[in-house]
Amino acid sequence: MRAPYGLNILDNCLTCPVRGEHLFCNLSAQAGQRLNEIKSTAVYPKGAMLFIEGQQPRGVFVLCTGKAKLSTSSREGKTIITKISESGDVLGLNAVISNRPYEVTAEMMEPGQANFVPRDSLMHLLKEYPEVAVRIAQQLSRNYYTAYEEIRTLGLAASPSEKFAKLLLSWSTKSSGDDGSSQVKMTLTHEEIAEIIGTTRETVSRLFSEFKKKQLMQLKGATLVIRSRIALEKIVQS
Amino acid sequence: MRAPYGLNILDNCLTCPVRGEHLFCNLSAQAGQRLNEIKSTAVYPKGAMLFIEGQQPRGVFVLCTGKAKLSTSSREGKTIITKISESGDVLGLNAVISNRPYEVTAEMMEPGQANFVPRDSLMHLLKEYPEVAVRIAQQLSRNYYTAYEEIRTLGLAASPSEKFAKLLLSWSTKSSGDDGSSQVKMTLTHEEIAEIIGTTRETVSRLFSEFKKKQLMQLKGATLVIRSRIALEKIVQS
DNA sequence: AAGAACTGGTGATCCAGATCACGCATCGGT
DNA sequence: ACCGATGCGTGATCTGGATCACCAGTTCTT
Repeated sequence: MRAPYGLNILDNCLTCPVRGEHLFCNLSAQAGQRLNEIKSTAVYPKGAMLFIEGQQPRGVFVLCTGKAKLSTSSREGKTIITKISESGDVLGLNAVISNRPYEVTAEMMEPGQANFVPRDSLMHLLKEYPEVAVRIAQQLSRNYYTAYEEIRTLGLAASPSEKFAKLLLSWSTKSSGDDGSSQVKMTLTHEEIAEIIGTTRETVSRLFSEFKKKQLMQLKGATLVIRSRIALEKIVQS
Repeated sequence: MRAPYGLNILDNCLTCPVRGEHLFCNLSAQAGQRLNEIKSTAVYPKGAMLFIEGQQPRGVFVLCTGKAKLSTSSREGKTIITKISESGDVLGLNAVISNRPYEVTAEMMEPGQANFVPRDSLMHLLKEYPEVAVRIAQQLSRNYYTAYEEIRTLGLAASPSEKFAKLLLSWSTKSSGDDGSSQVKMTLTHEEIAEIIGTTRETVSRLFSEFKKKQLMQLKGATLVIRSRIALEKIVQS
């Protein structure tokens, strides 16, 4: 891997970027200090694999900048994307805690930086500092809820349209706030969207046309304009 | 609720029934002692709801005897069963730890007994005894893996046949050991199986006929005889 | 004992979405 | 400027499984 990729290396991106809601935020001075000693920072190019499904867990990654997609594949090559991770997310925690193989593959979707905490060190830390253990438990249960949402989507949603609407809504919530419409930068290909909602590329293509025609959304370059959240919610209705 | 249901109340079913692999097994004397003080035991009839999807988390339940089915429903009434819990399983842990509503409904499928640990007490316990926090983290990550398996099944499995075969295999592994065939007691209705693999009752019915015809399985009363795990695995292939 | 309320089997029909098969942009490298 | 890779849009076809509609056992009620 080549080095810079036009990024500055942040000296410590464990410090809480947003509102201190991350796994390793607001720890006691001691625990924070120890964490700083055991972590290491690296920069990854687009397409880099942080870890691959089935590998023994080496440690956890805390995303500082860039996005990563988490995916699983079946033997026949069908792939589902289970999550698009963003800055602040902790990757590989489940595998590390239960010492089972990584259950997903984590691939950088754009160049970015991440902290790495080796498994052994983390396990030590967590046995030494109860606060860390509690924090990790909470993070795990949050992960679980995300997974559960996924199960609900895959298991209960009837049609691709429904799942697509749900996806659009999940995007717009992040950057909403105003009247009824909101804007999101679209960075995913139709193929990838298909892998998220469990359908085919062609169907996603048709869904885009359909939703545009129905005035539910609109595309300005790479910017997705969501017209009416209410109408989308009516489609979801699950 | 009426009282006995023809069951004897076991005085303490937190002690490890199988090989001490449960959440609260092999704790230190102190932690175990405290746990015993805060837990309470109750007997439930068939059909009893331990908790319902959406309720605020009151605490966790540890199943002692009997089975419980965990399910979620969509607004339109479609239901999926995400897990059949058995003796030793801990229910409601995720909701309690993250203090979010129960994400599933837990219903007793047969009369049984369970220990209840109130949320506050558990949270105290876990902050007081690091070992408990670690244990809980591990349990949570195990839950996560189960959920992930579910996602894989729902998202990657192509056909109902595939999912059905997968389900049969998961049943037979529990009670296998011999050459190629194994026996399981069938306690689920076709309807319930349909809700597990995400299809309709009719399709399950047809799957049974189909698999019987293909000599993959056989039904002797309520006992399911699985003929050839290998053949089933070939159907699954994911 | 006579319903009522579940459960399970099986045909007939229908349609959403997977699959196949193109053509056309756009981008990135050499 | 060229060529290959990659991403997108759209028609034509095919099919697996949902849906509907019965009937027939079974087991709860009362």
